[in-house]
Order: sequence, then C-alpha cells, then structure tokens
Amino acid sequence: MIDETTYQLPRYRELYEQLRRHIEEGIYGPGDLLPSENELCAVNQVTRPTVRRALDLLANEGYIKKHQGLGSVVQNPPKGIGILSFSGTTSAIGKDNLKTDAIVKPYVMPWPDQFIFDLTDTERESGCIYFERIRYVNEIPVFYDLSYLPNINLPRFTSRNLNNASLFDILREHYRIEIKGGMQYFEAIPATENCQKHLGVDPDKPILKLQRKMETNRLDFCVYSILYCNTEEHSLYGEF
Amino acid sequence: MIDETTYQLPRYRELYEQLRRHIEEGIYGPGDLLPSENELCAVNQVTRPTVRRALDLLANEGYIKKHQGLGSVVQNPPKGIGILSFSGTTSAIGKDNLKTDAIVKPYVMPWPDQFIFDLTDTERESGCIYFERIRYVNEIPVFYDLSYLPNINLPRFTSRNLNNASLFDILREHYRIEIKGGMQYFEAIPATENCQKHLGVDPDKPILKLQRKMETNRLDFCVYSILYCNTEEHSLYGEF
DNA sequence: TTTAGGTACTTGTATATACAAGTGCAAATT
DNA sequence: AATTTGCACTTGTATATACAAGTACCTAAA
Repeated sequence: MIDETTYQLPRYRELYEQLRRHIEEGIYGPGDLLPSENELCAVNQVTRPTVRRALDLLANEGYIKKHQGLGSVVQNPPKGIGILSFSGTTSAIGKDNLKTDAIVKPYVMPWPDQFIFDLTDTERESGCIYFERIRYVNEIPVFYDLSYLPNINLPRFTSRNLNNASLFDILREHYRIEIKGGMQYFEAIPATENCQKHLGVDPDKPILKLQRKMETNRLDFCVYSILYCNTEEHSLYGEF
Repeated sequence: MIDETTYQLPRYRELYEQLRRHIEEGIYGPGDLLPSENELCAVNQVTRPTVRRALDLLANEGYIKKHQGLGSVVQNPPKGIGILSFSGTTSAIGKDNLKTDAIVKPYVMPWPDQFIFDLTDTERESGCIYFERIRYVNEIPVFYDLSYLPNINLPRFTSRNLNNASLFDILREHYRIEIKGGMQYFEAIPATENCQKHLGVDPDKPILKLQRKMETNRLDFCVYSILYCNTEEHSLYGEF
C-alpha cells in the first residue's frame, strides 16, 4: 500500500516544476537571469547535480538557455503551440486561450483493429477507454483529438468531465499517473470528413496528423492519441 | 589558437557516439541488453555519471529504453524517418536508402526579408550561404530542403560538393561545428510550385513544412532550414 | 511441487568534491 | 585614455560514493 499523503516527485523534478511555474507566471520574465546554480542549491537545500538536472529539463523544453560563464537566461515563449514536450498541450499556450470540448464522452470499447502502435497483451485484453475532444484557441477549433487509454484500474474515469481539464492533470492527480515520454508520427493529409465537420475546413485543406504514444510511470499503461491540427493560424512548435 | 589535432568531444558524448554507431551497425540488435552501466564504466574507464549521460542521450533519441532493475534494452528502429533528433537526417534512415541531390549549389546572398527566425546583428551583417537540396528515399523524392548558413568563417564552403554528404558531417569535420540543439515549426500546407516540381506531386497534395533553427557550439552561428516533406510514404518520427 | 524469501544484480536518486572553461568587470599597467 | 591583466563569478565536465528501488533467479521451507 502506497502512502498517498507522502507520495512525491523526485527533488529534481519538483524543482523543475517550481521553476517552470515561476517562469510561466512571469516571476522570471524573458531575458532575466535565473538565480545561479549555487544560489538555487542554497535556497532549495539540494546539491548542484540536482539543480542541474532540473535546469536541463527546462533547457530541453526551451524555457531557458544556459550560457557558460553567464548563467541561465529565460527565453521568450515561442510563437507556436508547443505540442512535443512532455508537459502536455495545455501548459504551452496558456489556459486562458485554450478551451476544450469533449464531443464524445469517455466509454469503454475494444481496441481498434490495425492500431498503429503495438499493444502489450495486458493492454489488448483490457480494452480501451475512448473519447474525442476538440480544442479551441481563441474560440477557433484547432485540434481534433481522439484519445485511447487502456482500461486498467481507472475507477470512475468514464464519468469524469474532461471539458477544460487537462487529461494529464486528471491522470496525475486522481490516478498518480505521470507521463514519462513518448513517440509521435507526423503526417500531412487532406482533411477527413470528421476534420471538415469539427474543424470547419474544406475537403482539400491540408491537416497535420499526429499519432502519439505516451509512456507513463505505470507498467503496460500508455496513453495513445490521434491529433488532427489545423495549422493555418497556429503552427506547432518543438525543441530538440 | 586551438590545437586541432587534440580537439575532441567530451567523454560522455564520445561514448554516446560509439554506442550509437554500434547499435546502428547491428552489433547490438533490437531487444538486446546493452552492457550494464557498471560494465560500461569498467570497459571505457569512466564513472557511472558519465556513462549515464551517454545512455540518457541514447534514450532521449529512442535508441534504447532503460528499465530499472533490468538494464538498457535496444529498441526497434522506428518505422518513419527521424527528423527531430540532433544527429541529423542522415543517420536516422540509413545512408543506403537516402540520396541527396544539390539542385542549387551554395552561393552567398543577403538574408531573405521577413526571415521567420530572429537573426543576430553579426549573422545579419555577414549575409548567408544558401543552397537547395532534394533528398530521395528509395529513389523517390521525399524532402525538398532550403538551407541558410551565416557566411561567417566558412572558407571554401561554396565550392564544396554537398551531394550525398551530410551537411552536419561537413560542418563537424571541416569547421569543427557541432549542432547542439534547436527549434522547429510544423505546418501542413498545399504543395507550392517548387514542391510540385521537385517532389513530383499535384497542387493540392498536402505537404509537411518544417522551419528549423539549429544552434551550434559557435556563438552567433545557427543553421536554418526550410524543409518540405511528402509524408505519403514516409511519415516523420520523433521522440519526446 | 509449490511458495516464500533471500540474494545478487540492475537502474534511479542524491550528495560532496574538484577542476576546466567562458564571461564580465574592475584594477593595474602602458 | 586605452589596453591588458587578473579576479570573481558563471556553467561544463568528471570523479567517487552511498543508498533506494526494481528485476531475475536461486534456494529453502511448506
């Protein structure tokens, strides 16, 4: 039995989350220097390798850029929508401008035939929880998102309200599931019928299709998603 | 003055390159366990943190997956074309299947107006080296690539032959320029005229457009590229 | 034969330390 | 006054060490 009250992230991850929050809240603005690694050590009572792991995460996601001899400089938020980092879609564009509409509520069904990602036996046997969402940026539909979760130990999930709530937040807070990483395939396709309907575009409109597999801290539990994006107004953005 | 004969990568990076080569050459096949971290320490005469940095790079790029208590498992090469990692396009799909044709040879010109990325004054003043390439996968044109380099201290670059040579290899071997990371924007667009011509597609064909900025170990020296991809046969692939 | 537990391995996290290398600024020298 | 030097700071690399946590396997007990 896990003691849920004392469950916590590793310290480097906690520090990362804290600094990311501070940057997103504007406590550190673009161009500012973060406190030096040694200062962060002193303030947070950790050692430099721990601080550096947190800063490396921030740098990988583009929040800061490190300069030897100078320090860690907070970067301008990117113009596009960051969809590649493991923090999830919501954090990248700011919750104010992003609204979510669950047009197909979660229900249990067998996995689709010819699912593009390989499933483990455990996943396959359990069936999947499926739902569809549309995400609006400034009131305009930009993402049409089909999600597939393994139906493994997710009590009451199908009755949860996913509107305007980050899937990742729900998984973390109610089920202690953390996204650790994943893979994704990119394709440019003509708008499918559902895309035309939900994104309000013409049949020949090019759509960016992402097929994503996200791994978690739970064995045999991955989150799958097929994402159709209208990139006309908002191009997607990624770091590497 | 740098002693060029003793120039070398950090040890963690060298170990990463060595292991990556071994995986790509099949010395370690999919499903195999890499030697344990302690074994790699002993063989390569480095300590565990150094080994772990190398393994973290491999894991970030999807070459291996680490399992606590078990070891590092070599992964199947992904089906698509990995274009997001910092090792460059060539390594991802295997040089045998990828041919490059430099259809516009490198020449010096001023930077385009309204360049999508911000340029430093140094970059702007120096002008840029511009060239266009087409990349073929199994004899079919898949990528149409416009490249922009700052014209800073690149002797004889414009007379180099870029056919079937990785740009990154040339920069590393002749100019000691290493790609450290970067950012990219994704868009789905209808095929432009040049795309139609060079990729042999119809006007309405959806094309994946990537605009990339790659940072290097040289200050004020970034590599810029606009990449048009026909994803019909080969979808792009990325880890996160 | 089956089950339970121990053990020897693996990777994960964290500390403490040392020196190299790059930056910015102020003081000393020319 | 202009230039150089040196210092104090920053991040980068690397070592050495310790313990936590997860896995695989063998062994002893039921």
